[in-house]
Amino acid sequence: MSIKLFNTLTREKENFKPIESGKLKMYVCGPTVYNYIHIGNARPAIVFDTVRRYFEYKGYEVDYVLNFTDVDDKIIQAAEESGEDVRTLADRFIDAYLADVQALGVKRATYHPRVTETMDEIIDFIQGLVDKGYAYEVEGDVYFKPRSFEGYGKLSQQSIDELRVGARIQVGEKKDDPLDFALWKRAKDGEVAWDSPWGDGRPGWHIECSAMAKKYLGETIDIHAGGQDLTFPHHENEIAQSESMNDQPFANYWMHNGYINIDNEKMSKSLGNFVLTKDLIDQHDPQVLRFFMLSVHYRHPINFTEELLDSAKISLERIKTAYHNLEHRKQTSMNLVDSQEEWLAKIKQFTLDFEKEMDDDFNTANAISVLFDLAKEANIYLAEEQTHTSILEAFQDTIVTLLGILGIDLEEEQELLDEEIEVLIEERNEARKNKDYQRADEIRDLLKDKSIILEDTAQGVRWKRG
RNA sequence: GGCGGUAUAGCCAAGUGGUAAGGCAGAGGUCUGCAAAACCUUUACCACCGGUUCGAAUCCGGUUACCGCCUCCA
Repeated sequence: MSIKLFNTLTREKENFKPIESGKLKMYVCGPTVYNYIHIGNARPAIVFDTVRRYFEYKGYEVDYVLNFTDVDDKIIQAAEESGEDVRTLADRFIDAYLADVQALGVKRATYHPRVTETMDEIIDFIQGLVDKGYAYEVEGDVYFKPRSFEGYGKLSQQSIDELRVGARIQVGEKKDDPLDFALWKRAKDGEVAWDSPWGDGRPGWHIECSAMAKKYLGETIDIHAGGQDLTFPHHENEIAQSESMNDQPFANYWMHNGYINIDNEKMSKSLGNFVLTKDLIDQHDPQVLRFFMLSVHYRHPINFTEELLDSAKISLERIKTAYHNLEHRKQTSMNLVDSQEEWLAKIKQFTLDFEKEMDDDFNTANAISVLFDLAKEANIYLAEEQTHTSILEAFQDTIVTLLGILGIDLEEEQELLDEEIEVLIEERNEARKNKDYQRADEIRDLLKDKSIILEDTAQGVRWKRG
């Protein structure tokens, strides 16, 4: 089965066809590093990491590029306020970004290019556009002329003339046309700057992605992704730049994730409801946050509240519990490898169902529901009088693999109990044998205070951290 | 003004033509010394109006509500 994905460019779900068989070239717009990221930034990181993981699961060799915008107005301003130089500040927030997304189970990109380290390619790119007549220089600034690019507006379905009617676009004194946007900005006095054919300055925002995508992935890439708000003007401008320059399609597929609201309101500084990813990670299990993000289709809006996160925690717990209960049951299962074809076939089917949902435009909400079905089936199997180790392991392997595609690692937590606690559990077993339930409950409560939850089963005592 | 999105049970959320997945919460039951975990049963006039169709949450038209982009905010 091939992967189908919704292409913003055509507004349709399309069968994915790679440029090069078995390979995926993917570019995701990364953060401007002037602050800690909020959960709105965390969504594309998680969503597209999951897309990447799924392609890898399907056997693709993935080149994944996520850039850092490490110089721009906001960074310069932030650096002034904190008294750091631009480089130091950017380094600090790149580290913070990587730490945040790593906690969320996001893999490192194949390449993490930075604007300041791609300057030669950016300048060459701009020069090329000037040479081809798509851009012009005025007093040290360089502007791109969208009107010179025939396909302008094809991604965001904007008509170039309607944009003009928009009336909010001010005519900059230096621009020929209000639609023109900056490729290169002349440096103000004392600002950090790079030497260029047009004098000291720095790149405009959109050009970096065109230059970086070309440098690391080539002139045409498979998937370009980012948040919905980037569709216009950022991605539209990238297309105009790259296709004007390279005379071929920039990206075959465009993916955009939906917004996040906080308590049903847009997250904004004025509302004071900004939620930083790092704060959330401190207060909650990051896996729960990831699971929550994936419980809604990536193109739909998602509403964030503490209550919903709690609910997601309990939901994920259900799957994890099934996994741990399978583990516990291994102690009393049979080690035979005889034919259990029926169960194995059943288990195999869950993987197929999961893939079917992921193939359909990465429907993680449905994929998760397959995991719940799997957990239920495992629980039913656990209730059998006699179990086979091979079946228990098949269940476990499936849970680990499928959750792994979603970026949730189950096997990271293999902890042991303190001896002291084991002694208490043993004492309680004795007490129960002697029907001294008072003492047994005492010990259970005692351990509960230490966050150890005991569960009595037909196969002996089971424990977990609570 | 232009472009686009969303409206499904108490809450969350799938579902793009054949009479509503799943999770959380609730109710009843089974199991258990009690609990926990689990299993079984149970909970929907799919925003509104009209149309197409043998048949629509799903397609078309209209209405309402909320939201986003058009301002270097994912």
